[in-house]
Amino acid sequence: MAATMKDIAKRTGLGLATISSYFNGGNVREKNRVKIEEAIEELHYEVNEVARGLKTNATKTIGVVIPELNNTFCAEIITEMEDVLRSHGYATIVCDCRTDKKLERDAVEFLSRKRVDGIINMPVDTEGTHLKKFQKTGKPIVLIDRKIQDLSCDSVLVDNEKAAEDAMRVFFQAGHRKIGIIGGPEEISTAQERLQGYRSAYEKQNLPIQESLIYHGDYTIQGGVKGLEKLVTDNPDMTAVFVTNYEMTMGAVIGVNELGLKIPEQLSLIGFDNLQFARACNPKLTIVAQPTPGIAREVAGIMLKRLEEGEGEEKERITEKLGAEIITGRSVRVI
Amino acid sequence: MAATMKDIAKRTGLGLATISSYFNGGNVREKNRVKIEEAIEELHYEVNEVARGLKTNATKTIGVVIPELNNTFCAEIITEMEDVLRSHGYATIVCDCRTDKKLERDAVEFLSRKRVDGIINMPVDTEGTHLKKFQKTGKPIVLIDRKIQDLSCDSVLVDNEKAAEDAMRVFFQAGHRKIGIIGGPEEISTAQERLQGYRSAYEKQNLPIQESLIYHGDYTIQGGVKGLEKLVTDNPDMTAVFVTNYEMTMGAVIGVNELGLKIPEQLSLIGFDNLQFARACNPKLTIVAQPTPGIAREVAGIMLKRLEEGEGEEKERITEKLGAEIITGRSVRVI
DNA sequence: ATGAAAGCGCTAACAC
DNA sequence: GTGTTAGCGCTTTCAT
Repeated sequence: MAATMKDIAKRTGLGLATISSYFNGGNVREKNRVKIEEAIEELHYEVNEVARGLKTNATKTIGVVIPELNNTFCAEIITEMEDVLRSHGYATIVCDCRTDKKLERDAVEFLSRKRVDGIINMPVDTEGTHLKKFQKTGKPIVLIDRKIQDLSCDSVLVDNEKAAEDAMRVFFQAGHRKIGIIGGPEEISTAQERLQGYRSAYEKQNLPIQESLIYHGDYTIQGGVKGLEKLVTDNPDMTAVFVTNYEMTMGAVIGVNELGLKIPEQLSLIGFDNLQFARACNPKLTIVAQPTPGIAREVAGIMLKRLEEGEGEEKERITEKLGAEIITGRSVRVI
Repeated sequence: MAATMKDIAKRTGLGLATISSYFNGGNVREKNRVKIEEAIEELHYEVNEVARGLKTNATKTIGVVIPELNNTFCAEIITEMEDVLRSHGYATIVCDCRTDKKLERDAVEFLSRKRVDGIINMPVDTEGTHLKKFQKTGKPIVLIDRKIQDLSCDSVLVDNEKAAEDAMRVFFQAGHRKIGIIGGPEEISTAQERLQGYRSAYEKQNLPIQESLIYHGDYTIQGGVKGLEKLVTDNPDMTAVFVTNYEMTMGAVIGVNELGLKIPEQLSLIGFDNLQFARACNPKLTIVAQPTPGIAREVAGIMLKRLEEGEGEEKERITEKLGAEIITGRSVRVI
């Protein structure tokens, strides 16, 4: 069995309180501090965080629930967040719910039983019912990327509508008029906003929107492949396509290759996220790049802030909105 | 405050032992079972896993330490493992150590204080010193992908030497003789094995190995870019390059694009991992594909096995070795 | 089948 | 500054 504080107390002849005080930054006589440190060394003592957690009612652990770890956007955010949180002494338990509402609900309950100190979530269930119960504990919840209307909590978002409008402007300025879009799942707020940006851009040009140019994808690679094939088939006069997340961008590029189309001669393309992938395409892809590390740091920062202010009075909810950036490649032909 | 078992006991008039027994699958009179369930419902009771963990000395949590979450190979493995483990009631705490030995050691200590029931690790420190102390607890350790010589624990590996030889054979059969390799960090066992496969392949052809064709990369995208540039510059007569992990493969493709080279006319390429990326390349890349989901399931399976057999007598150590597969694209020119 | 009580390893209030 | 002690929420003998 692992050594306990009691063992150290016995070994040094000191009381439990002194040992505890030593570990919690209290004042301990120099002589005793040395004795304690010797005992720690010899007994290979390590604080038992489980016992500490039971006593202090804080586990120093944050739960993170995301739709797919296997999605670059999510993975990048988690890497960065985990870094920040761990450097402040917090562990993160990541639950990948496979874009499944049932699993998402299970994950939150699971984390709740584990008594995590807070939950960070990129929600699949747009109603937020899965979080209602946890919220009653008074522990902080921070939402990433997708807002939930009737859930009062902090969130860090991206200005998706503007990002999409910006991308569309690039196409219009290059002379394109028949532009397709591979959108995301209709119930996801980011997808709605990006599609809204597409529509707004057309409206600002006083051009009619053609519904056959709109494809509703599912944010997966395979969805991107299918979307591209369908748009090309249905719209012989289409000259450009805007793809609204990374996985579907990769899928669209696969589709283009497998159909044997030339970018940008036969089809212009603007993708989403992952600058490195954009560079690996030939010609280099023009993309909308989200401020992933910024989102992650913002989320972690808000969580840490909430954690240290405690479950005090009802605080003002924070809704941070970050801007995306267009990174220009050579995948848009000037007509 | 959250409800406790005591509250349920009071509410139902039953004893603590009965409630506990109810939660642990014991026999409870039908009448009481109903009462308990009503109380749970009304009090919104949820088991406190922290308290349970203190008592049972098992946290139902597995620690995972990897070099980079932001690396597809790692991310895919974790997604899959987490799935299996969680379906067996285990949480996973993932620590990304940023390919840093110091951080890796910190991560293991951190997990040890958190009293995780076992550790899964893709090691950066090839000596394994970071695991020595944890191993003394008698809790299971499973290594992924990289073996550590003097650490007696289970590991799941890939037959890297054979994988590399297979890739080289494709080149030789297509008539290539001057083949470059973008290898990994010299101290990492997978990198050594892949390089060994490269050397063996040359030896079997009775051809001399040219050291200028060997580049030691660092398994990053940027490393791949630099490697490709250097190999091309140093070896005007080189006709093919073998890249030994996914990130560097992407980097090599970026390098090829930025140098304006044509694949496979001017340079043949065989990459590593990520079939989807290979499909997104034009022409489609030939790659060595590791059995990622297989590795993940194997690792999770071994961990669960160790967990349930307990800290019994010294068990036979398992070393699983899985095979990789060549997926043929059109990036290798036949000379 | 159920109740009473001890104790897992720690923190914190209190006394000295 | 240090010791004593109660108790966090649970599981687990041991009686009954």
